[in-house]
Amino acid sequence: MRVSAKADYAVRAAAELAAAQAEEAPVKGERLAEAQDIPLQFLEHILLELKHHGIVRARRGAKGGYWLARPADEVTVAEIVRAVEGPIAHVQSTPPEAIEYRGHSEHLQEVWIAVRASLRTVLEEVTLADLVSGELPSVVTDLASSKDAWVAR
Amino acid sequence: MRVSAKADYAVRAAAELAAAQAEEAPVKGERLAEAQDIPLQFLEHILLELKHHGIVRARRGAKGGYWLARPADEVTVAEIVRAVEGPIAHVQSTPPEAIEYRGHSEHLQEVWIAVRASLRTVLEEVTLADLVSGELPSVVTDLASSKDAWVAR
DNA sequence: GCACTCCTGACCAAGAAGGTCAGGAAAGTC
DNA sequence: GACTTTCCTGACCTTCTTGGTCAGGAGTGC
Repeated sequence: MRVSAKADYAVRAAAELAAAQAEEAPVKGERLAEAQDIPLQFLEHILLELKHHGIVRARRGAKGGYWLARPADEVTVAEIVRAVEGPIAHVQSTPPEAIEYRGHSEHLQEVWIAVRASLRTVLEEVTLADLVSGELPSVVTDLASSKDAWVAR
Repeated sequence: MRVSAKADYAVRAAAELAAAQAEEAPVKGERLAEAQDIPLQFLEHILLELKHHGIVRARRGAKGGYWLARPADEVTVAEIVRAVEGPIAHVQSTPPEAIEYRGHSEHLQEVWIAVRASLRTVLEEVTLADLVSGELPSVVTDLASSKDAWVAR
């Protein structure tokens, strides 16, 4: 139940692209790497994956760089996480709806389904535009407004 | 953002222990392993971890076995997951409240905080007693009642 | 033709995941 | 006291993932 460096990097780079969308010019990988303090070569691999998933576009050469394939308010964090980490909330590498439990753990399936659903209510809701503007959906602000949410356990 | 085999096994074994709590006698590891189809020797390591975290107790020898250290309605799924997987929803192995973002990803911290909080609303709420009885908290049934929650993306 | 930038695959070290193996140490039974 | 049972513990193992680096190839623009 952790967020990988790759997913974190991917979202951060995408946020930079979202912010640069007004510029009408591609953003170089190097600039993204510096802005977010991400190892350049590693970032290039990540951007390539995002490109393969149709989230980002790119052009080579001088004046080349990366840009979002769609408007920033049409790209969700969930999409980006899935692109680099694969499906969200799989259990033992299988989707929760496909697991069959025996004995007294029968209802565990519903719990994992609920876990996935609750992740989705957050990740599917937040777009890159939200992230850049800071105007996050109420589901996020509600959850993050509790003092309790900010303390470790 | 996945659930490991270990966490899944741990919760399932704990559910069996919860169901056996009425029996007033320890449950052998072998019986747990069979009931939930878990490799016995691997399960023993997991149960040991649960013991070290004060969730389970054990006695050796004939008539020995495992039992819950507390009533089943006082043990949450969150506790068990943490015992075997470590902290929930860490980003790059650091807790979300400790990360410092630069540039246009500043608000990503709130998103990860919300992700963790949303996981907690599910995992902290479900107890082993709920799991065994099938009477899950409304937060779970609400989330899992949507058709959408059961389809992959 | 040349500089620039992305594209791609190979590689790599460390750690985690998912186990297995072998033996030791309590607890109960005869 | 011997013996059986069951947990306890650490060592080990294989495979995969994570988080990168390296080297070169291929478009693009001037």
